[in-house]
Amino acid sequence: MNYARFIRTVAVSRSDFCQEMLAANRQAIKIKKEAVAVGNLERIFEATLAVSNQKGFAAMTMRDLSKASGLSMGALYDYLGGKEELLEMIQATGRRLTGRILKQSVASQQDPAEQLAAAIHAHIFLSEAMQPWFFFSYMEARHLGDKEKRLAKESEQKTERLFATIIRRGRRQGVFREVDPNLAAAVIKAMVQDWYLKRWKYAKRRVSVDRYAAFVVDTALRCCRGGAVEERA
Amino acid sequence: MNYARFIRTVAVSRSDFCQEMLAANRQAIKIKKEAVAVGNLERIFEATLAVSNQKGFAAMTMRDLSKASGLSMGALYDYLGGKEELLEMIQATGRRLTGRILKQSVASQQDPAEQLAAAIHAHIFLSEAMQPWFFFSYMEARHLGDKEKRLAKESEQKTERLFATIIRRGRRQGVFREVDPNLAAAVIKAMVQDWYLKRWKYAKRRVSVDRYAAFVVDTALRCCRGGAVEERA
DNA sequence: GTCTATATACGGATAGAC
DNA sequence: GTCTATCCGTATATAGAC
Repeated sequence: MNYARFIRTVAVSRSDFCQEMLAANRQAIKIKKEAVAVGNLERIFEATLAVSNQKGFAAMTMRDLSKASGLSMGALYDYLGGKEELLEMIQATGRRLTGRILKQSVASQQDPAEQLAAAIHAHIFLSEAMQPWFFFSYMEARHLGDKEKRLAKESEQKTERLFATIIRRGRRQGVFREVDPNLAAAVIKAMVQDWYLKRWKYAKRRVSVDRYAAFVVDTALRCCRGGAVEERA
Repeated sequence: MNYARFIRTVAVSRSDFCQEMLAANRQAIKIKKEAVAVGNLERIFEATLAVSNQKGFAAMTMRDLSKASGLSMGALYDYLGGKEELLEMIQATGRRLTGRILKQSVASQQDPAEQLAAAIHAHIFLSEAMQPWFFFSYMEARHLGDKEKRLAKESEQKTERLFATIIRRGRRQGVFREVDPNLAAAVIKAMVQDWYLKRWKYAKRRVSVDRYAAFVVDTALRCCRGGAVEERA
């Protein structure tokens, strides 16, 4: 799997995101016309991530958001109940969208090594397609209410458990060595997350997402099975 | 090297930190008596990290800080020029302190594999000893002014260059395989950073800092040299 | 050296015109 | 549907008593 192929199989554009967001919050958003609502939600969404990812959500004022989105203060409040609700709306929508896509991406392989590679690829490629949201979600999780915070944690743990489950199966089948599945899963997740946390660094060094993903898969397999693993892409 | 031994060789207590902080800001801090100043700086320092690491620095109000530190609003301003300056004071002090200690910790080994292990150990152990500061520094770097932000970035890059340099030397000596030194350094740093970014997770799973460091060293060496590396602790 | 009380400004949210 | 003008709470920072 490479990024170009992956991106053709999923619907994760800004427009997809905002359609999902509108549908889930139909009653709270005062604007009737579907097209107008989605269009302006896109501007709000993009502005929120742009400003927040630079200075932090807490430091972003509604006036900042008004200026960056091109909508007036009054208009903003026809689209969102308040700053808090904006945060939760974006987080919840992203969680649903990414959860659904990861589910459909991982099911195909049989061999544990292939499964592990597929899971790593899916996570890195998805975080590439939705990098601003992933970064936002990681950095702003602290500002959520208790319930939302719990959901965000669970969603993260699911990723890690997926890696650990694959590794455990590989061990049982004798394909992997006697590695600690939880620790291995933890460091693999750390490597996967680095792609969206330090994206500027990789962009500056001209590391493509395909090359990064291949490197992480290689390192993960070297961690999980003994001996050389030169045959992997 | 293990954590217990490491911690005996370095001076990184809260008191050490605040002495350093006072010395570097002697003119800006209005309190004359050394002992009083350091004592209250400790309370301010601890309160700042505690509140910020829970809700974020931007969301922490000076009233929060006043309550958490036990000092009145008025007294706070005898110790710091303002919220912004407090942030920069803490960041700059931490940067100096960690920079100095890392420098003194890495110089000893000769063999590239041993050097890499030493560098990983030093970074993980230091981040364990000063976890709240490392977490704070990572999460709040965005809120710094341009000059401070640049210094923080440089300090991070230095770590990564250190790893890459060791790996390059190992390649030249034929101890390591033809691995990309920059990518390898990047994922090693990601694993190292995970220790202070997800510390609660590891605490809950009862993973000790020694076990985590050993696992990262093992994975890093599996990444850098071909074949099995079972002989390492 | 530390406190209380307060000046001043800024941010979130809304009312009502267009 | 969107805008401008404004209310009101809260935040930073300081003045001056003790």
